[in-house]
Amino acid sequence: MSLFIYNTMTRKKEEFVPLKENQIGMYVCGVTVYDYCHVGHARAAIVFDTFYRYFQYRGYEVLFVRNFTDIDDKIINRANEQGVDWQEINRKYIDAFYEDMGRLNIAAPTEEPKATDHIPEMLEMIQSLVDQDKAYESEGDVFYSIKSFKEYGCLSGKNNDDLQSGARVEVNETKRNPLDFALWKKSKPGEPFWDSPWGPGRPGWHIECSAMSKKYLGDTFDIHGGGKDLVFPHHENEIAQSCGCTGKQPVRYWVHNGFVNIDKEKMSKSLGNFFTIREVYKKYHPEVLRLFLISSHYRSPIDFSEKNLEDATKVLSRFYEGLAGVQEKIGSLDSATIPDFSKKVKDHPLTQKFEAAMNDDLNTAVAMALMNEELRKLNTAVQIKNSDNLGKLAVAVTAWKDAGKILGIFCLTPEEFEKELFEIKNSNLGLDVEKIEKLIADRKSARQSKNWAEADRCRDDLTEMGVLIEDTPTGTEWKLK
RNA sequence: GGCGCCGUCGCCAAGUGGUAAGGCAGAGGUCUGCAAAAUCUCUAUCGGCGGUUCGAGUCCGCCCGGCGCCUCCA
Repeated sequence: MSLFIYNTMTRKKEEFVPLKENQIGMYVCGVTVYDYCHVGHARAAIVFDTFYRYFQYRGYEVLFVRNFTDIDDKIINRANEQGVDWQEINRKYIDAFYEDMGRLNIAAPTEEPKATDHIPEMLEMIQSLVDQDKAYESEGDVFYSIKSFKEYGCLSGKNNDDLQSGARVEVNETKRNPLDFALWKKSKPGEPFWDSPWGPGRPGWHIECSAMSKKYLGDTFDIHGGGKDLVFPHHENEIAQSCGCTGKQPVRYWVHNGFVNIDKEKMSKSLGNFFTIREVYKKYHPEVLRLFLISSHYRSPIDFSEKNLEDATKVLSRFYEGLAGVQEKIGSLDSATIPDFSKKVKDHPLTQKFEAAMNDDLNTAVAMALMNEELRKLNTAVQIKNSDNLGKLAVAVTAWKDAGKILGIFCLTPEEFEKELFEIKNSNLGLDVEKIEKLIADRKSARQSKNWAEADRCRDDLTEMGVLIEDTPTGTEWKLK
């Protein structure tokens, strides 16, 4: 079954055929490390992590490159504000990035290049553009000359005239054309700099991605990803640079994820309506955030709200509870004793439908619907008394778990999840576990003496505290609402 | 002003032109001392108006409403 991916360049879903038969080159724009990541960054990371996982599941070797922009005005400003070295800002926020993304189960890319480790590659590219008259030096800055690239605007669907008439770019007298963009910026006194043929300076933003993608993935590679907001000018400029330098189209499939919105508006620094990932973790489990972010299609906007996060918490809790139930039912059954186990998993209807959904431009929303439907079947199977079909159940739950893992959930055991969820919820409630257990014990003895009024009183007290109880054949269990 | 996207049940959210997935919430049944959990059943004609078509949420036009990019931004 073929995989179809929406290509921003052609504005169509296209059958995905990599350049090399079994290998995929994928470059995704990472973050500028001057602050904590917010939920918008989380979405981008999750979307391309899911592509990465799914490609690997399909048997491809994936060369996945995700960069860190570690030199930039904002980094310098932040360093000045805090009176520290700019590299210290980098270190701090790269560490934070790994911590935040790690908890979201974002897999490590093949390469994570930093811009400042690739100054020579960038200089080489800039030199090539200058040599070809596609870039020019002006008072220590080097600009890319838009008029040298007649396809400029092909990705974003803009034409130069429209851009110029609506140009909001800062007027810069040293540019020949207001739309020309910086490849190299002369450093101001006190700023970090690198030597170059045009004097001390630092790279413009766009050139790092052109240089690093070329270095790690070649002149032309399969996928370039990032948030929709990077289409123009960042990716447009990358095309101009790479194409200008090598004469080849650098990217075969451009993939862009939609925004995370708050009250229908884009979450962004400038609007100040953002939540950092670590803030969200105080109230919601990381896997819940992940599940929330894959519950709609990656190209659609998604509205970040407490209600939606709470819904996602309920769904994931049900998943893990279902998983626990199935595992208990299956017991110690060893799947190795089941003939053709992996083939059976592969042929399972869920696996087939899941692949069909993912093949349709990574439709994780449909995949989630399938996960819910399968859970219902699993729960039903668990309740059936005879255990003749434990093998079938093992196949089904494996198919279910495997699909979940591609979506980035089920990275914990049900017990671990339950424990972590409790800790998060309880960190906001501060309940006394001993008191809860005392009430449950009191209720138990009341029930044993059939003192239902007293038993219900205990339960009411617990309910008021936010504790839900479930009487099961093996005893009373409880959790937080 | 230019380019583009979106408007599907109370809420969230899928949907290749053939008569609307899934989740949350809600109603009823099974189970339970009663609950909870689980499970079963039920709940939409797709912003509006025209058009194309045997047939449109799904294509075209117009209108209304919302959003994004055109400056750094995932």
